[in-house]
Amino acid sequence: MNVYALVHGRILDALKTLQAEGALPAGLDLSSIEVVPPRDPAHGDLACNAALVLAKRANMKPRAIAELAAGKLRADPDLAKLDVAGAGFLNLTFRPAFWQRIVSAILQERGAYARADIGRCEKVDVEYVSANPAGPMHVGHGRGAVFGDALANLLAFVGYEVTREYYVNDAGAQVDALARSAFLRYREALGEEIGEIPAGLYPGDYLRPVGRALAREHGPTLLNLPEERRLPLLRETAVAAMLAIIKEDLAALNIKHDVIFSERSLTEGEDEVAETIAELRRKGLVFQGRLAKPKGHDDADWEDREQTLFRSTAFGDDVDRPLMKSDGSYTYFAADMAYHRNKLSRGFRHLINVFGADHAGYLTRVKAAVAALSDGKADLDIKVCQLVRLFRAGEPVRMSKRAGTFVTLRDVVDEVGRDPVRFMMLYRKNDAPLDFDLAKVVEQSKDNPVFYVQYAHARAKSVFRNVRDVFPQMCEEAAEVAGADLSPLQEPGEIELMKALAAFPHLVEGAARAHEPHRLAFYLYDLASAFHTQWTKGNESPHLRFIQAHDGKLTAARLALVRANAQVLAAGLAIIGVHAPEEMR
RNA sequence: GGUCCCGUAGCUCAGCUGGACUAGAGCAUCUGCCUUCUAAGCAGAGGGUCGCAGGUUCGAAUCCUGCCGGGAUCGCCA
Repeated sequence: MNVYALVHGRILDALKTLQAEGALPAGLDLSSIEVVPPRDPAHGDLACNAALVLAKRANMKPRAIAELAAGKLRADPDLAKLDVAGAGFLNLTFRPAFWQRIVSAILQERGAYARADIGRCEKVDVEYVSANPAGPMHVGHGRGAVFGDALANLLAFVGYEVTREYYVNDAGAQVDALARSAFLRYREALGEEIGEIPAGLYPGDYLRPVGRALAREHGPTLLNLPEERRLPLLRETAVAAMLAIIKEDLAALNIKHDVIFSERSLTEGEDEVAETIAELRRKGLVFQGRLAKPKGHDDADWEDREQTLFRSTAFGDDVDRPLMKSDGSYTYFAADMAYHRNKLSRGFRHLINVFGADHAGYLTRVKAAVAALSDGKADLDIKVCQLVRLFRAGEPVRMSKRAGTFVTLRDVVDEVGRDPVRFMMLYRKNDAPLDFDLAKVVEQSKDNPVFYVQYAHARAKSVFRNVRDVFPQMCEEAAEVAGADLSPLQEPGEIELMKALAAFPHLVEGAARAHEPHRLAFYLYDLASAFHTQWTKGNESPHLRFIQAHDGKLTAARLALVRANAQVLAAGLAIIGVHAPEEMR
């Protein structure tokens, strides 16, 4: 049950009645009428802008429309108060019984509460992480990983058929560098003194096990192989090993993709990149041309030459993009176009890519590619996650690959745990930079939002542990609780809590439409706050405690509220992938 | 130089994609609340010309334009 949708419907009905009676013009566009909680509580529980939106379309004064609508709505028995305020806002205040029914609905619907069907089972592909298989993931990757995973959860929750996808860049020069680095480690494992790892190769220790494995399996035979025969084998071994590390890193965050898509597979067998270029050529979007030398940074290697270009400027890009390198191989972008064409061929019309900040400049051309390849029939949303800066108790964590002080994602997860990492990565809008403090996120205090939210859930659960001594029959699953008469819930703090619970479906829907899972984290913080507030009031005023030993009816009603609260906290935490603990001691 | 992102209280950030004369949280500062359903919490106070200047609108932190400041990126890396 979604209160906002419910009230929205009632207001639309009132407006339609007015139209039928001739008080309002027929054929009015009733879209963009919104029901929202007003910022100022003095403006009631919910406010509606219908009169302001319709004024111009109906050629009437907003207040006149508002008064007409109010006349119809006043008969609503759920309303305690209905004001026409300001320029023509409808301010609605509801009776407690209205909010109490929401609590009943939450308990009945259980895990289905706030689920929606805005996805209508349509397929959506969420591509996230897509880190190069060149080593362990860093913290920045982790942000994209958590963001993408939570977004995928959220979209699944509102009725999309979600595919979680990882694009492995297992082609190109970087992979060759990885293979050569692994070869050095192989020689090292055979007892050779390899000295310093040359610049351009990967110096990390994580390649040592790869070298040892190669030595175990092949002995010295690889040494005498010509490089063109050795390299493919090294590539495959090294990429597989790196991918295994990355998958473990992701598993530590409870992240698992449905599809791991290999860039190399695009050109093995059928050359999908060539097919893609051919298709775009048929559409007149590929041509031979020259590019201007980029300004603003020195590029000594620049050579002016004719090359194969994709006409991305036809789709709002500021320059056309090359498809072939000077050595005749495909550019990364050409392969990526083929990859997106592949997604389209698998039936996806909704695509979402999660990028790191360093790919921000790449965004327009990918959108251009998808527009060109789908003839504008698919939508692509690209979410850019900004950088993560690591801190420890307020001090920046200095990192250097060379000095071996590089902190990986896995280091962080191992140190502070999965839940704090997941929560904090979402406790900031994706396009804002994020400061992650290793000390703060494990702190058990109200200054740590992860703890604060989890603690609210644990507290709710503790109420049910405590009630056993007084009303043994009122366990969490008991019919006495689920079916309790909720009319005793009249306290202002209780009403506030009920309103906060009622806001959840609207919040979920908005977050899903905007592709902004961070809203969940902020909502959960607010809900936890409403609960802690009511809890502490019980310390000062014993009659506000949830458990009232001499009043079973009141206790049952309050327990129903506590249970609904725990249920919504758990549901929200589940979407962002954070554990909802039973207790925290 | 081009493009993209950001610029809201001393600090860190929300602001539901245009709404109400007093723009919200948290931290920090100051003042209160433990014979306790876990005070691992709660209540209150002070603090902001929403970077600047225009424009659109009944109405702008939110949309448009131009500046200023910070970051990312700019064929042959991925």
